[in-house]
Amino acid sequence: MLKISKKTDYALMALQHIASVQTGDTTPGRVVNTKEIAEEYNIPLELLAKVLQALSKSGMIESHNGPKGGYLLARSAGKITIAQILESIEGPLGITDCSHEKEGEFCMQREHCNIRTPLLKVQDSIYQLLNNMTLQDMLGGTPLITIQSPTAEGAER
Amino acid sequence: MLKISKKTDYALMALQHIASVQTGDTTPGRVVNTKEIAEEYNIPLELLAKVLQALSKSGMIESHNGPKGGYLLARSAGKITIAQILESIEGPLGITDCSHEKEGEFCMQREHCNIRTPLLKVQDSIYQLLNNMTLQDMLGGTPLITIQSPTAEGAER
DNA sequence: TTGATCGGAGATCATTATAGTCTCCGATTA
DNA sequence: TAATCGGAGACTATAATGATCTCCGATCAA
Repeated sequence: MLKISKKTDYALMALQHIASVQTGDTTPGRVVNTKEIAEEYNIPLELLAKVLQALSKSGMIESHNGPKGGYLLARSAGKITIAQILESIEGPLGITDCSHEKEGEFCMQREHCNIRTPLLKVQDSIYQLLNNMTLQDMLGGTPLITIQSPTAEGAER
Repeated sequence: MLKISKKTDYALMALQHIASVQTGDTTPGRVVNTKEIAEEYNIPLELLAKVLQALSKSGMIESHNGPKGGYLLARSAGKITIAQILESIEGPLGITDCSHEKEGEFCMQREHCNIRTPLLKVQDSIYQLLNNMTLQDMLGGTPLITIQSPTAEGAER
């Protein structure tokens, strides 16, 4: 069903929260710790910790140890795309198994596979979609999801 | 990773095959049986059988029993969308758990959830994408994936 | 009219992915 | 120097997926 995982959900919520704290009027620039987010959104603390660690590893947020420690966005919300968040948690996006097939790896169907090429195009389109929407777009009630001329793009390839 | 299941892969391959047989020069209108497809694409026979049964149930193909039996497209390839195929096999498309939440069902995060609305919009866009591409588009090497003005659509809602 | 060939349907099992938990470590700072 | 934070690994439970097996009813041709 093309579902994204709970961990990704949690990542999106957490980033959204961090971003809104950081850009908010009340306490701009404040670091946010795992516990705060976990309690606010009813997320299992230790699972959320894993998620935030992954986001930190991929350079999306920066961590600060010790008391009064926590996380900050590593760059502005407008420069963090949904695709990047997704890939940080779930690995490279691929709608089919052979999306990231390495040399020498072939699925049993490969020889007569008649759907690989079209599926990869679908995948590209989805990727474009997710890569053109940023964390910034998710803040507030702003209208979002603008795709860079996907019709033209899709047709010419 | 937004991956589609193997069963869906099989469904796409099978439909592609049936469609190409039916519209092909050699034996147009010929029924295609499960075994033929399974052997051609190295798909486990009985699993493919399940898949084809599901497609038949959802009215995408029609079945013919008995010797010389098999399947035929129930309507033209241009009227079968990728979204329809996907939903026949995997159920309604939903990128997040709360996509199809019934009245009274709420996820633990719902109360303060800050990502539901934007995610539903992403989902809509993906759905549009899949619903504007047909089995016909997957045949031959035709360029494909044209989305109906998603930019305008996304902005106005 | 009967038997081989089809699809239809249910139960079952193995494997994998996901979700969640537990424990210990090192860094930081009041 | 002790409490508070993140970092990291192992671990368990549950659900989804992929695949297999068995039996049934419909059909058609010999």
